[in-house]
Amino acid sequence: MRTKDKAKIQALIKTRKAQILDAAMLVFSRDGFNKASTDEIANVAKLGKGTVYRYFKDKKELFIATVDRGLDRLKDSILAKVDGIDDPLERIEAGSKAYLTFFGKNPALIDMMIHEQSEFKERIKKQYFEHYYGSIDRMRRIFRKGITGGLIKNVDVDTAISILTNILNGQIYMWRVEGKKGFPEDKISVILKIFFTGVIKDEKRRQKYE
Amino acid sequence: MRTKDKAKIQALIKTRKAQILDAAMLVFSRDGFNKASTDEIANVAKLGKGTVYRYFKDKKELFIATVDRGLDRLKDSILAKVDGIDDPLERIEAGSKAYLTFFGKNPALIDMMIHEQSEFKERIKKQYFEHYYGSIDRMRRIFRKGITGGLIKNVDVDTAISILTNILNGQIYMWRVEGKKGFPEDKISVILKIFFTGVIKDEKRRQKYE
DNA sequence: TTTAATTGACGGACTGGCCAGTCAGTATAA
DNA sequence: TTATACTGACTGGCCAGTCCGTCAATTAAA
Repeated sequence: MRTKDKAKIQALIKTRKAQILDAAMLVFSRDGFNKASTDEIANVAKLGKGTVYRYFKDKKELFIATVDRGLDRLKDSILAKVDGIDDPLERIEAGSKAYLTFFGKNPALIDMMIHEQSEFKERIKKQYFEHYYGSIDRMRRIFRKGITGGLIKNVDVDTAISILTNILNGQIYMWRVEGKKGFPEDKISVILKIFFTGVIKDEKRRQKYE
Repeated sequence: MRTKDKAKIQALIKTRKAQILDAAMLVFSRDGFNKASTDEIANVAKLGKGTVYRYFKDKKELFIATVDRGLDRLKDSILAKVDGIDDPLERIEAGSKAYLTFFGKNPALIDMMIHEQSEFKERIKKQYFEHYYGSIDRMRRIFRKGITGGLIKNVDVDTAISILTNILNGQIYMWRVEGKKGFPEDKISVILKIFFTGVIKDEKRRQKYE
């Protein structure tokens, strides 16, 4: 094999990693980090356990890599749907819908994230907000553009962003708990109606909070 | 001992359970269900491991009891703050604030709930929505009252409730991740401003979503 | 009242099972 | 023949739950 076919070697590594990550996603999302066994992951991947440890240093690294691959796909998927939309409100709408749609198609990632929260507090502490989705800055820009353009109220941008993502995460989580009926994106219109315009109808009362 | 001192026996049971639950809260919230060892819980409680198993069937039952005690206290705490407030909007405001304040004082419960999500999917599936906080019905009534009274828009009540609780849960979670700076209830005014009146400023755009 | 018997709370050493990670040996491809 | 991808039996450590001995408190007997 020598120095010969570097491309082939890279291709093999890629195949094996993908094979293992697919299996890991299945087993980890179902059983959680602790109860999942590397033996089963190896079996599902149709590889020996030693091979798994050839491509991933330990169980923790494998878990993290599994989550990361999911989040990368999420980010790509949203960017693709949002690309080219300039109007802030429309972009928020499209992004939110893409977010829900992605999880509707990839429910295992929901469980992975729940398990990650429970097991890897420290990692999340360091990475979540600035780096996790690699999207915070982009969202800040959208919101600021909306504010300077007079579309959006002059609220604290980070809080507004966190509120929107919390609503979306919560909806995804509830969709999972309730047995994955329908599609999570079905509720997008109610969600955005509330996030964009609030629940209060009465004008006088509304002004008290504006 | 005979039929004599039933009260004393009950008192002992109560003391021991409280002792164990306090220790369990500390250890479980810090280490999660799997990594926490019953040996350490026993040590922290200053009891032998055998004694822990005298009062709780197994590790799982102990964990659940720990969460349940926390949730009962949460419910009591909110009800006390909300009692006597008739106006729906004011009641939502007071309840939301009480919710955040409680977790600000009891951050260990946040971690317990995160670990519970990760470990006991089935329990949550069955209990969360109708029974978990024992509060869903109460909240439904408040929102319906607001709608019939013309204060609140005629949105789907359950979705509106889930959005509000998701926002609050998310804020608590972020407060934890960000290192518990300040108090989680500090952001209550921005949260309610958005939940009550939305983020859109521009009237024309607003009408598109109403 | 004193002493003996009984009860049951308590402790913690022990066991059986599980599993992450290793490593010596095998298969395969160059 | 050689290099390396692969395998899975094995090991060492961990820990939930058990179980029996201990001891303090209570009751019965003397």
